[in-house]
Amino acid sequence: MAFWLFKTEPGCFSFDDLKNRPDMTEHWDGVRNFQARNFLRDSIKPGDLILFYHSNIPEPAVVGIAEVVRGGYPDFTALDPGGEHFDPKASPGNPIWYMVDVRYREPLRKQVTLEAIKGHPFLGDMPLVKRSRLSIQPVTAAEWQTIRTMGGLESP
DNA sequence: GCCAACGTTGGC
DNA sequence: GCCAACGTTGGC
Repeated sequence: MAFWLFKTEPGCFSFDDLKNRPDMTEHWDGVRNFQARNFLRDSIKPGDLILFYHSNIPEPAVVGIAEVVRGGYPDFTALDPGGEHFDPKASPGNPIWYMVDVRYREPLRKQVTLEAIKGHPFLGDMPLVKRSRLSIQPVTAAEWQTIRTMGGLESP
C-alpha cells in the first residue's frame, strides 16, 4: 500500500465534487504528463491512499483523503476527438495515457495549506515544495502521517 | 494577470 | 541528439 498526492483545481473538480459523485467515485482522467502517467500506469494500486490537494487558488491546500479503487487502465478521453483531452497519437492499441478510479474517503478536519507544508521541517522534500508542477506525486509514510496529524486526524 | 519553472516539440 | 521556441502549470 502506497501514498500519493493528487492535485486538482477545485474550480474544475473539487473534493466536494468527488463526494457528490455516484458512489463517491470518479475517473482520474486527463493527466497528460509522462511522469505522472507512469505513476498511474505502473505504481498506483487499489487500496493506495491519496492526499487530495487543491491548486491554483489563493490558498492552495490538502483538503481531504481519497483512495484508489481501480488501478491504471487506458484513459479513453484521449481517443475522443471532440474532448478537450484528445490526443491524436493515442489509439486503442497504444493508449499512451492512463487513469485510475478514486473514491472519496474523509475530509481533513482542517486543511493543510501549502504555506504550512513549506514551513514544516519534515515536509521540505516533498515534490509539492521542490517541483510544484507535478500533478501526481508519491508521498512517504512519514509525510502522510505528518499531514494527517496537521489536518486534525488521528492515526491511520 | 504575471511570470518563473519546466515539459514538449520540431528543425537542424 | 541538441536546443530554441513554445505551451502549460501553478504560486503569488
